Amino acid sequence: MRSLNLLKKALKKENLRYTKQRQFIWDEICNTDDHRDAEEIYLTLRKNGLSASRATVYRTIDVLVKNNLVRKLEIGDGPARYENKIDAAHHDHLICVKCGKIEEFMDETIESRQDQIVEDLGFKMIRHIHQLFVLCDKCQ
Amino acid sequence: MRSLNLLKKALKKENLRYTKQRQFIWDEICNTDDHRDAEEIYLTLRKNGLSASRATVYRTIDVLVKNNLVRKLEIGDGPARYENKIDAAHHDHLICVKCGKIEEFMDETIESRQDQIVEDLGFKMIRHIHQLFVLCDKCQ
DNA sequence: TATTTTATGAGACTCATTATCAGTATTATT
DNA sequence: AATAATACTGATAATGAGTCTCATAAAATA
Repeated sequence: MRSLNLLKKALKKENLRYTKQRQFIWDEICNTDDHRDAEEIYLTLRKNGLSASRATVYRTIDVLVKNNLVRKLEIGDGPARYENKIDAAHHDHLICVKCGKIEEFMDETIESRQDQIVEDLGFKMIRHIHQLFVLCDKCQ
Repeated sequence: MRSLNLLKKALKKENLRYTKQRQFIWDEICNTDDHRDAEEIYLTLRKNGLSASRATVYRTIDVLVKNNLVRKLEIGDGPARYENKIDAAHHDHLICVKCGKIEEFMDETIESRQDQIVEDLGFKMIRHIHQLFVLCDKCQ
């Protein structure tokens, strides 16, 4: 299984042990393409009888984010949301300010101009956040 | 004074009273082009013997943001930062992940493509966040 | 000036997240 | 396999940014 190898590889790289809790959490994040917060992931695990504490959920997600297996979405207020990066091409997000729905977008031109801006200043890009807060079609 | 009229106008629009605390806070935000957090603004006021409580700082900033006099910068973790919008053309931000320095950028092409994306989906743009997290020249 | 309305400040509270630490599981060593 | 060394987990305490509450103060109105 692809996601299992990725997890083990990341843990090895970080000199961390492979444990069932970490597997549960990674599996759960891979199960959907949703953008869920830590609490939702934690509660889903509990509901399915797969136990992992809140603390372990947060700790594991940190490792996954650091190793590029999971993307952390920081939306203004409220908890951070997470999405797996398996098979997912890079994209940014549209967020409806009314219903909270999250859609994805990707624009090559924006991407390359971003890179150019950073390069021109002699900086080095680490990551970027590009969020369009909108009223979606249904909320207008 | 320009900033005074703007404050009074905003307060009137919101049916709020003009008070010295609100003036202090607005003046303090206009004093620099920095990107400061609420605590920094609060402490600077105290240091200058102009009293306004933390609660009032937060409450006043909310009004200023709502009325487009101040921009709220939500950077992943850590407190939100604020900048006045007096004489400031629209821009987005480059943030050094190491030293925290914040620079500004603006790109017409990015702006218009953003708008296009939202329009094509039949959504309505409310606001956007575009932050480039970098290592600045000095931190590399 | 008296009355009504709104604002302020001190501190309690919330919520997401992080830290602590005793107990447990895993890995390495003998 | 037994033991020692190390890392992991979960319960809960602590943290930090921001919000809420409510008694008092200030401003608007009568």
